[in-house]
Amino acid sequence: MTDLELKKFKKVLKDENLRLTPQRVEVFREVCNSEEHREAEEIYLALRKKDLNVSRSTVYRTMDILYKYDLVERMDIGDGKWRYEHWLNCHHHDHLICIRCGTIVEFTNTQIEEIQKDVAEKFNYQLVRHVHQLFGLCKQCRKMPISVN
Amino acid sequence: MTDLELKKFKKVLKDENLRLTPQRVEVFREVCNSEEHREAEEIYLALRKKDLNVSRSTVYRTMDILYKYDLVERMDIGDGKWRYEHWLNCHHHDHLICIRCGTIVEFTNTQIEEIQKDVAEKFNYQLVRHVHQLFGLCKQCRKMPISVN
DNA sequence: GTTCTTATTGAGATTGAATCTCAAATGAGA
DNA sequence: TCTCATTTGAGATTCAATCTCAATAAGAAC
Ligand SMILES: [Mn+2]
Ligand SMILES: [Mn+2]
Ligand SMILES: [Zn+2]
Ligand SMILES: [Zn+2]
Repeated sequence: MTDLELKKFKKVLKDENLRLTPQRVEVFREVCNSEEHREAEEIYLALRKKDLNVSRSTVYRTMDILYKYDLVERMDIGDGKWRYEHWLNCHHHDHLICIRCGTIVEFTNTQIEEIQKDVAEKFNYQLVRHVHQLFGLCKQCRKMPISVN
Repeated sequence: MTDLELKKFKKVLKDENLRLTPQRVEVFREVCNSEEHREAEEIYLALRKKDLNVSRSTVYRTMDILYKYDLVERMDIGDGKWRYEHWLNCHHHDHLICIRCGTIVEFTNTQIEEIQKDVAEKFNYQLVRHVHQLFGLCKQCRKMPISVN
Protein backbone atom coordinates (compact mmCIF):
# COMPACT_ATOMS: atom_id res chain seq x y z
CA MET A 1 0.00 0.00 0.00
CA THR A 2 1.54 3.27 -1.09
CA ASP A 3 1.25 6.50 0.86
CA LEU A 4 -0.86 7.90 -1.96
CA GLU A 5 -3.26 4.97 -1.72
CA LEU A 6 -3.62 5.37 2.03
CA LYS A 7 -4.10 9.10 1.58
CA LYS A 8 -6.88 8.55 -0.96
CA PHE A 9 -8.57 6.06 1.33
CA LYS A 10 -8.38 8.48 4.24
CA LYS A 11 -9.85 11.21 2.07
CA VAL A 12 -12.80 9.01 1.07
CA LEU A 13 -13.48 8.09 4.68
CA LYS A 14 -13.27 11.70 5.78
CA ASP A 15 -15.44 12.95 2.91
CA GLU A 16 -18.09 10.33 3.62
CA ASN A 17 -18.01 10.75 7.39
CA LEU A 18 -16.73 7.24 7.84
CA ARG A 19 -14.24 6.47 10.55
CA LEU A 20 -10.66 5.46 10.01
CA THR A 21 -10.37 2.18 11.89
CA PRO A 22 -7.42 -0.23 12.02
CA GLN A 23 -9.65 -2.96 10.60
CA ARG A 24 -10.52 -0.90 7.53
CA VAL A 25 -6.90 -0.03 6.95
CA GLU A 26 -5.81 -3.66 7.19
CA VAL A 27 -8.44 -4.77 4.68
CA PHE A 28 -7.44 -2.01 2.28
CA ARG A 29 -3.76 -2.83 2.72
CA GLU A 30 -4.43 -6.50 1.96
CA VAL A 31 -6.20 -5.55 -1.27
CA CYS A 32 -3.55 -3.03 -2.29
CA ASN A 33 -0.69 -5.46 -1.80
CA SER A 34 -2.03 -7.97 -4.27
CA GLU A 35 -2.50 -8.03 -8.02
CA GLU A 36 -4.99 -10.90 -7.87
CA HIS A 37 -8.74 -10.94 -8.27
CA ARG A 38 -9.72 -11.95 -4.78
CA GLU A 39 -12.82 -13.11 -2.94
CA ALA A 40 -13.87 -11.51 0.35
CA GLU A 41 -13.41 -14.82 2.14
CA GLU A 42 -9.89 -15.08 0.75
CA ILE A 43 -9.03 -11.63 2.09
CA TYR A 44 -10.56 -12.55 5.45
CA LEU A 45 -8.43 -15.70 5.68
CA ALA A 46 -5.26 -13.93 4.52
CA LEU A 47 -5.68 -11.41 7.33
CA ARG A 48 -6.28 -14.13 9.90
CA LYS A 49 -3.13 -15.89 8.77
CA LYS A 50 -1.23 -12.70 9.50
CA ASP A 51 -2.85 -12.55 12.95
CA LEU A 52 -4.79 -9.50 11.89
CA ASN A 53 -8.12 -10.73 13.12
CA VAL A 54 -10.65 -8.63 11.30
CA SER A 55 -14.09 -10.21 11.41
CA ARG A 56 -15.75 -11.63 8.32
CA SER A 57 -18.52 -9.04 8.65
CA THR A 58 -16.04 -6.20 8.67
CA VAL A 59 -14.24 -7.54 5.63
CA TYR A 60 -17.51 -7.69 3.69
CA ARG A 61 -18.53 -4.24 4.90
CA THR A 62 -15.17 -2.74 4.02
CA MET A 63 -15.22 -4.27 0.54
CA ASP A 64 -18.62 -2.64 0.04
CA ILE A 65 -17.14 0.74 0.94
CA LEU A 66 -14.07 0.25 -1.24
CA TYR A 67 -16.24 -0.67 -4.18
CA LYS A 68 -18.79 2.05 -3.62
CA TYR A 69 -16.13 4.73 -3.55
CA ASP A 70 -14.18 3.36 -6.47
CA LEU A 71 -11.09 2.16 -4.62
CA VAL A 72 -11.49 -1.39 -5.91
CA GLU A 73 -13.04 -2.98 -8.98
CA ARG A 74 -15.36 -5.95 -8.65
CA MET A 75 -16.14 -8.82 -10.97
CA ASP A 76 -18.53 -11.73 -11.12
CA ILE A 77 -17.45 -14.70 -13.20
CA GLY A 78 -20.69 -16.59 -12.65
CA ASP A 79 -19.85 -18.66 -9.58
CA GLY A 80 -21.81 -16.56 -7.11
CA LYS A 81 -18.83 -14.84 -5.54
CA TRP A 82 -17.55 -11.30 -6.00
CA ARG A 83 -13.90 -10.96 -6.82
CA TYR A 84 -12.18 -7.71 -5.99
CA GLU A 85 -9.09 -6.20 -7.49
CA HIS A 86 -6.82 -3.35 -6.69
CA TRP A 87 -8.14 -0.46 -8.73
CA LEU A 88 -6.65 2.85 -7.62
CA ASN A 89 -4.47 4.30 -10.36
CA CYS A 90 -5.51 1.46 -12.70
CA HIS A 91 -7.69 1.79 -15.76
CA HIS A 92 -10.54 -0.15 -17.28
CA HIS A 93 -9.83 -3.58 -18.68
CA ASP A 94 -11.67 -6.80 -19.44
CA HIS A 95 -10.78 -10.40 -18.66
CA LEU A 96 -9.76 -13.68 -20.18
CA ILE A 97 -10.54 -16.53 -17.77
CA CYS A 98 -9.28 -20.10 -17.92
CA ILE A 99 -12.17 -22.49 -17.32
CA ARG A 100 -9.76 -25.17 -16.14
CA CYS A 101 -7.30 -23.52 -13.77
CA GLY A 102 -9.00 -20.18 -13.16
CA THR A 103 -6.10 -18.03 -14.34
CA ILE A 104 -7.31 -14.54 -15.12
CA VAL A 105 -5.55 -12.40 -17.70
CA GLU A 106 -6.46 -8.78 -18.39
CA PHE A 107 -6.93 -7.21 -21.77
CA THR A 108 -8.02 -3.93 -23.27
CA ASN A 109 -9.18 -3.32 -26.79
CA THR A 110 -10.08 0.18 -27.84
CA GLN A 111 -11.81 -1.06 -30.96
CA ILE A 112 -14.25 -3.16 -28.94
CA GLU A 113 -14.80 -0.26 -26.56
CA GLU A 114 -15.73 1.98 -29.48
CA ILE A 115 -18.09 -0.53 -31.07
CA GLN A 116 -19.82 -0.99 -27.71
CA LYS A 117 -20.64 2.70 -27.70
CA ASP A 118 -22.12 2.40 -31.17
CA VAL A 119 -24.21 -0.58 -30.15
CA ALA A 120 -25.57 1.18 -27.07
CA GLU A 121 -26.38 4.27 -29.11
CA LYS A 122 -28.13 2.23 -31.77
CA PHE A 123 -30.45 0.76 -29.15
CA ASN A 124 -30.92 4.07 -27.39
CA TYR A 125 -29.21 2.96 -24.22
CA GLN A 126 -27.05 5.37 -22.24
CA LEU A 127 -24.06 3.16 -21.55
CA VAL A 128 -22.98 3.09 -17.91
CA ARG A 129 -20.70 0.07 -17.63
CA HIS A 130 -20.07 -3.25 -19.27
CA VAL A 131 -18.93 -6.76 -18.55
CA HIS A 132 -16.82 -8.53 -21.14
CA GLN A 133 -15.33 -11.87 -20.22
CA LEU A 134 -13.68 -14.38 -22.53
CA PHE A 135 -13.70 -17.93 -21.16
CA GLY A 136 -11.37 -20.55 -22.53
CA LEU A 137 -8.36 -22.73 -21.94
CA CYS A 138 -5.04 -21.09 -21.17
CA LYS A 139 -1.84 -22.20 -22.88
CA GLN A 140 -0.91 -24.66 -20.12
CA CYS A 141 -4.36 -26.16 -19.66
CA ARG A 142 -4.81 -26.63 -23.37
CA LYS A 143 -1.88 -29.04 -23.35
CA MET A 144 -3.20 -31.21 -20.55
CA PRO A 145 -5.46 -34.15 -21.38
CA ILE A 146 -8.94 -33.95 -19.95
CA SER A 147 -9.24 -36.04 -16.80
CA VAL A 148 -12.21 -38.41 -16.72
CA ASN A 149 -12.29 -39.00 -12.95
CA MET B 1 -43.70 -25.28 -27.87
CA THR B 2 -43.43 -26.56 -31.40
CA ASP B 3 -43.48 -30.22 -32.35
CA LEU B 4 -39.87 -29.90 -33.41
CA GLU B 5 -38.89 -28.54 -30.02
CA LEU B 6 -40.65 -31.36 -28.19
CA LYS B 7 -39.07 -33.87 -30.54
CA LYS B 8 -35.59 -32.50 -29.84
CA PHE B 9 -36.23 -32.60 -26.11
CA LYS B 10 -37.43 -36.19 -26.33
CA LYS B 11 -34.34 -37.10 -28.33
CA VAL B 12 -32.04 -35.60 -25.69
CA LEU B 13 -33.83 -37.46 -22.90
CA LYS B 14 -33.69 -40.73 -24.81
CA ASP B 15 -30.03 -40.29 -25.77
CA GLU B 16 -29.07 -39.50 -22.20
CA ASN B 17 -31.18 -42.24 -20.64
CA LEU B 18 -33.35 -39.69 -18.89
CA ARG B 19 -37.06 -40.30 -18.51
CA LEU B 20 -39.77 -38.33 -20.23
CA THR B 21 -41.90 -37.12 -17.34
CA PRO B 22 -44.89 -34.78 -17.45
CA GLN B 23 -43.05 -32.40 -15.11
CA ARG B 24 -40.08 -32.10 -17.42
CA VAL B 25 -42.34 -31.51 -20.39
CA GLU B 26 -44.25 -28.77 -18.56
CA VAL B 27 -41.05 -26.98 -17.56
CA PHE B 28 -39.73 -27.16 -21.11
CA ARG B 29 -43.06 -25.95 -22.49
CA GLU B 30 -43.04 -22.99 -20.12
CA VAL B 31 -39.56 -22.00 -21.29
CA CYS B 32 -40.39 -22.48 -24.96
CA ASN B 33 -43.51 -20.37 -24.81
CA SER B 34 -41.69 -17.27 -23.63
CA GLU B 35 -39.19 -14.91 -25.17
CA GLU B 36 -38.07 -13.53 -21.81
CA HIS B 37 -34.93 -14.17 -19.79
CA ARG B 38 -36.45 -15.95 -16.85
CA GLU B 39 -35.40 -17.09 -13.39
CA ALA B 40 -36.08 -20.64 -12.18
CA GLU B 41 -38.33 -19.30 -9.42
CA GLU B 42 -40.33 -17.35 -12.00
CA ILE B 43 -40.87 -20.50 -14.06
CA TYR B 44 -41.86 -22.40 -10.92
CA LEU B 45 -44.47 -19.75 -10.01
CA ALA B 46 -45.78 -19.50 -13.57
CA LEU B 47 -46.44 -23.24 -13.58
CA ARG B 48 -48.16 -23.10 -10.19
CA LYS B 49 -50.41 -20.34 -11.45
CA LYS B 50 -51.48 -22.66 -14.26
CA ASP B 51 -52.16 -25.40 -11.70
CA LEU B 52 -49.26 -27.39 -13.05
CA ASN B 53 -47.70 -28.11 -9.71
CA VAL B 54 -44.14 -29.04 -10.51
CA SER B 55 -41.96 -28.81 -7.42
CA ARG B 56 -39.26 -26.19 -7.09
CA SER B 57 -36.63 -28.94 -6.97
CA THR B 58 -37.82 -30.40 -10.23
CA VAL B 59 -37.83 -27.01 -11.93
CA TYR B 60 -34.21 -26.44 -10.87
CA ARG B 61 -33.23 -29.95 -11.91
CA THR B 62 -34.93 -29.64 -15.27
CA MET B 63 -33.27 -26.29 -15.99
CA ASP B 64 -29.94 -27.97 -15.31
CA ILE B 65 -30.72 -30.62 -17.90
CA LEU B 66 -31.99 -28.11 -20.45
CA TYR B 67 -28.82 -26.06 -20.06
CA LYS B 68 -26.47 -29.00 -20.03
CA TYR B 69 -27.89 -30.33 -23.29
CA ASP B 70 -28.07 -26.98 -24.99
CA LEU B 71 -31.84 -26.55 -25.08
CA VAL B 72 -31.71 -23.26 -23.20
CA GLU B 73 -29.14 -20.49 -22.79
CA ARG B 74 -28.29 -19.15 -19.35
CA MET B 75 -27.08 -15.76 -18.19
CA ASP B 76 -25.90 -14.17 -14.99
CA ILE B 77 -26.29 -10.42 -14.72
CA GLY B 78 -24.59 -10.23 -11.34
CA ASP B 79 -27.55 -10.52 -8.98
CA GLY B 80 -26.91 -14.10 -7.97
CA LYS B 81 -29.68 -15.64 -10.04
CA TRP B 82 -29.51 -17.57 -13.29
CA ARG B 83 -31.77 -16.38 -16.06
CA TYR B 84 -32.75 -18.83 -18.75
CA GLU B 85 -33.90 -18.18 -22.26
CA HIS B 86 -35.38 -20.20 -25.03
CA TRP B 87 -32.46 -21.25 -27.16
CA LEU B 88 -33.39 -23.99 -29.61
CA ASN B 89 -33.14 -22.69 -33.16
CA CYS B 90 -31.74 -19.41 -31.88
CA HIS B 91 -28.19 -18.20 -32.34
CA HIS B 92 -25.60 -16.50 -30.20
CA HIS B 93 -26.21 -12.96 -29.07
CA ASP B 94 -25.16 -10.60 -26.30
CA HIS B 95 -27.21 -8.31 -24.07
CA LEU B 96 -27.95 -4.70 -23.29
CA ILE B 97 -29.45 -4.43 -19.80
CA CYS B 98 -31.24 -1.43 -18.30
CA ILE B 99 -29.95 -0.86 -14.77
CA ARG B 100 -33.18 0.93 -13.83
CA CYS B 101 -36.04 -1.20 -15.17
CA GLY B 102 -34.22 -4.40 -16.06
CA THR B 103 -35.26 -4.46 -19.70
CA ILE B 104 -32.99 -6.77 -21.65
CA VAL B 105 -32.31 -6.18 -25.34
CA GLU B 106 -30.33 -8.56 -27.49
CA PHE B 107 -27.60 -7.60 -29.93
CA THR B 108 -25.08 -9.26 -32.17
CA ASN B 109 -22.00 -7.70 -33.62
CA THR B 110 -19.80 -9.74 -35.91
CA GLN B 111 -16.97 -7.25 -35.65
CA ILE B 112 -16.76 -7.67 -31.87
CA GLU B 113 -16.99 -11.43 -32.24
CA GLU B 114 -14.02 -11.37 -34.62
CA ILE B 115 -11.90 -9.14 -32.42
CA GLN B 116 -12.58 -11.42 -29.46
CA LYS B 117 -11.06 -14.29 -31.37
CA ASP B 118 -7.98 -12.20 -32.06
CA VAL B 119 -7.67 -11.23 -28.40
CA ALA B 120 -7.94 -14.84 -27.25
CA GLU B 121 -5.39 -15.94 -29.79
CA LYS B 122 -3.00 -13.19 -28.79
CA PHE B 123 -3.06 -14.41 -25.19
CA ASN B 124 -2.88 -18.05 -26.21
CA TYR B 125 -6.33 -18.88 -24.89
CA GLN B 126 -8.53 -21.36 -26.71
CA LEU B 127 -11.82 -19.47 -26.67
CA VAL B 128 -14.77 -21.53 -25.45
CA ARG B 129 -17.46 -18.96 -24.67
CA HIS B 130 -17.84 -15.36 -23.67
CA VAL B 131 -20.03 -13.02 -21.69
CA HIS B 132 -20.62 -9.54 -23.05
CA GLN B 133 -23.15 -7.37 -21.27
CA LEU B 134 -23.73 -3.65 -21.74
CA PHE B 135 -25.40 -2.00 -18.75
CA GLY B 136 -27.08 1.36 -19.07
CA LEU B 137 -30.30 3.29 -19.08
CA CYS B 138 -32.91 2.45 -21.68
CA LYS B 139 -34.71 5.13 -23.66
CA GLN B 140 -37.63 5.35 -21.23
CA CYS B 141 -35.59 5.26 -18.03
CA ARG B 142 -33.22 7.90 -19.32
CA LYS B 143 -36.11 10.35 -19.45
CA MET B 144 -37.23 9.78 -15.88
CA PRO B 145 -35.75 11.87 -13.09
CA ILE B 146 -33.79 9.94 -10.48
CA SER B 147 -35.88 9.36 -7.39
CA VAL B 148 -34.19 10.32 -4.13
CA ASN B 149 -36.46 8.31 -1.81
C1' DG C 1 -51.47 -55.87 -19.09
C1' DT C 2 -48.27 -57.16 -15.28
C1' DT C 3 -43.92 -57.15 -13.19
C1' DC C 4 -39.54 -55.32 -12.17
C1' DT C 5 -35.87 -52.18 -11.86
C1' DT C 6 -34.26 -47.85 -11.57
C1' DA C 7 -34.84 -42.93 -12.30
C1' DT C 8 -37.57 -39.21 -10.72
C1' DT C 9 -40.32 -36.53 -7.75
C1' DG C 10 -41.51 -33.60 -3.79
C1' DA C 11 -40.90 -31.85 0.83
C1' DG C 12 -37.94 -30.32 3.62
C1' DA C 13 -33.07 -29.94 5.14
C1' DT C 14 -28.69 -28.03 3.92
C1' DT C 15 -25.18 -25.16 1.79
C1' DG C 16 -22.62 -20.99 1.06
C1' DA C 17 -22.10 -16.11 -0.01
C1' DA C 18 -23.73 -12.17 1.61
C1' DT C 19 -26.40 -9.33 4.76
C1' DC C 20 -28.51 -8.18 9.08
C1' DT C 21 -28.92 -7.60 14.29
C1' DC C 22 -27.56 -5.81 18.45
C1' DA C 23 -24.68 -5.29 22.51
C1' DA C 24 -20.04 -3.86 23.41
C1' DA C 25 -16.16 -1.21 21.88
C1' DT C 26 -14.07 2.79 19.89
C1' DG C 27 -13.02 6.93 16.79
C1' DA C 28 -12.90 11.64 16.81
C1' DG C 29 -14.86 16.19 17.62
C1' DA C 30 -15.87 19.24 21.57
C1' DT D 1 -11.22 13.76 29.02
C1' DC D 2 -15.97 13.40 27.81
C1' DT D 3 -19.55 12.30 24.81
C1' DC D 4 -21.97 10.06 21.36
C1' DA D 5 -22.63 8.37 16.92
C1' DT D 6 -20.22 4.94 14.36
C1' DT D 7 -18.11 0.57 14.05
C1' DT D 8 -17.06 -4.00 15.33
C1' DG D 9 -17.74 -8.99 16.08
C1' DA D 10 -20.47 -13.06 16.83
C1' DG D 11 -24.07 -15.19 15.54
C1' DA D 12 -28.61 -15.16 13.23
C1' DT D 13 -30.80 -14.60 8.86
C1' DT D 14 -31.52 -14.44 3.92
C1' DC D 15 -31.88 -16.40 -0.56
C1' DA D 16 -30.68 -19.09 -4.63
C1' DA D 17 -29.34 -23.39 -5.36
C1' DT D 18 -28.35 -28.12 -4.11
C1' DC D 19 -28.93 -32.25 -1.48
C1' DT D 20 -31.45 -36.14 0.99
C1' DC D 21 -34.47 -39.77 1.09
C1' DA D 22 -38.87 -42.08 1.11
C1' DA D 23 -42.60 -42.52 -2.06
C1' DT D 24 -43.80 -42.65 -6.83
C1' DA D 25 -43.72 -43.69 -11.61
C1' DA D 26 -41.30 -44.43 -16.28
C1' DG D 27 -40.43 -47.76 -19.34
C1' DA D 28 -38.10 -52.20 -20.57
C1' DA D 29 -38.90 -57.12 -20.32
C1' DC D 30 -42.07 -60.56 -20.44
MN1 LIG E 1 -8.70 -7.33 -13.58
MN1 LIG F 1 -30.97 -13.30 -24.76
ZN1 LIG G 1 -5.64 -22.70 -17.27
ZN1 LIG H 1 -35.10 0.93 -18.37
